[in-house]
Amino acid sequence: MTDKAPKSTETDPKDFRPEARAPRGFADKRASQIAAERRLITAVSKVYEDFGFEALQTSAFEYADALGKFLPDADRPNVGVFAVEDDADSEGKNGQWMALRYDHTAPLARFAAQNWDGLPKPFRRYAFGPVWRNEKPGPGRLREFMQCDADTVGTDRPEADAEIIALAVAGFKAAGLPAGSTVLKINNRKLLNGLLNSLGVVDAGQQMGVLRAIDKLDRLGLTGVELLLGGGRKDESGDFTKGANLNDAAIAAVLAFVAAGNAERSVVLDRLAAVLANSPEGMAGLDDLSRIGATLNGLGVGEADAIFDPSIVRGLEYYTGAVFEAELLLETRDEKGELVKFGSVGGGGRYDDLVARFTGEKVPATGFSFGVSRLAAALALTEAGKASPVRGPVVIIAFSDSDMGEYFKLASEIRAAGIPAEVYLGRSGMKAQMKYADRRLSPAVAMIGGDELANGTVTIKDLDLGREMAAEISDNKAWREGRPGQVTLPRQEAINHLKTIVKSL
RNA sequence: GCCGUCUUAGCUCACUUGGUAGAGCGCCAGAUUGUGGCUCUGGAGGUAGCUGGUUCGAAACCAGCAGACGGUACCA
Repeated sequence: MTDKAPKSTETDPKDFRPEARAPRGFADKRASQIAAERRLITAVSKVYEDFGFEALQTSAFEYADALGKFLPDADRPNVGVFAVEDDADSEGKNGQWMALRYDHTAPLARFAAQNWDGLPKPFRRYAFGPVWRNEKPGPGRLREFMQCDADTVGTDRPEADAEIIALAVAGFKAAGLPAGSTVLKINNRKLLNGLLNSLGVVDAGQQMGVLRAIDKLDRLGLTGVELLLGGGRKDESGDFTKGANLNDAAIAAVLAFVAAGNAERSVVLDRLAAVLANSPEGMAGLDDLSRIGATLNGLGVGEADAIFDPSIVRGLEYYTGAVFEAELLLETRDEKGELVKFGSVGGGGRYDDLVARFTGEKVPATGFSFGVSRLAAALALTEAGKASPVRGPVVIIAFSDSDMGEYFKLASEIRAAGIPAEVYLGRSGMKAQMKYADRRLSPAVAMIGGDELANGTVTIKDLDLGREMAAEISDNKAWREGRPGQVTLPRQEAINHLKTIVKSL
């Protein structure tokens, strides 16, 4: 391959400099963001455990066939998921495709099917961790994000759905969201399926079209949905979206169905009963819904927290009954003051066929997924959630190479007192070291210079106090020599002083 | 995926219709040999997204590609 030699020095490998950037759709997280997500996960996990769900962690990768219908095919192995082909075997046969999980539900179905005989039933577990989707990223929409799920596998009782809803509501409260900032919207797939079947709309493609149209209600309004149910709709950019091609009577019925929401749960049930009178399947769904309502009443879940909304669709084809969607109502604005719409911060529903894909045995299941990353991002934009910055350690100033041992000894003593501490490990002078501590948002700096060493003392500078005092000093010399917030104390007293500084944070 | 807009320093953006780049902020240093802020002074940092074309000459004009943003579709 000598003809493939580099054409010039610019293609010489040793001159190649990769551009330092995160992959598209992936984001780095700094300490304060990690802390915010951890707080959410801890709070929500606690709620899940209080309700009796046990923790479960499964692998990031699953065999593609276990992930369901989104498995890659030969032509497009990566659409939707991040997939790799496992090593080929010794006979050179193709390896199996594996893909990163795109949610926690499909791995749960696999786990439940694999371990079914040994599990207590119904099996109730929660899981949290990153999931990955290989699709176009956007603001608030990354290709790697955190979810926290709870599911009940092995019961078809609507009460299980109601409990999952109550769990979600309690989870949002535990996450520190003010009352009224989220609402759980509940629907049931059987309602619309029943309605469509009773209207003679039985074509699968047509039914999907109806779901897609209804899903756009919040954005396009009733008139937009009407167009999409019929012939189709042309948007402002001139792009034409094909409609579901229903006849006028069917369109009217679907619109009446969709418009039945926006009222108390019991009122919505009454309205739906009128629309669905001709449909046995619809009435069955309605019965499920009313039992969910009764259980929610028993659990004390109010109308402000959970409502029935026939326009909720959820794209997932695997949902077979109840579906839930958590909508964030908080008004969030970005740094520029622009309104940011976060929309859905969680969702779920009943999927009665997922485990059966593996075992052939019908195992009903229901669950909810909490959108940790998106919720953390939303909270960060609210006053209450303004990321409290992560404070750094006490920084011990390194004056001279020969005394490093003494600095590390002090660091150990401070840590033993329960306070994070570190010795400055760079090679810069004192000024830079102070600046370093300032940037780390350290509560204090500890100094053992020649004077302190001779006297067995430590000098502690309270950086917050110093900052406050600095506001009134404009002369730099006065500021420096005044040493605001600084005291020199015998060693043990100095550590006690650090304790009081840290305690007041 | 489709349509549109955009891409100049780490960030936010300029550069009077083609004559090889500037500001603010940030960063580093000094004023201040053991003191973070303020102020002043200085400095580093750019093959103008990439590739090709037009031109004596391109950040600017044209084409392709990549990326970002907005809309739309899809969304487990």
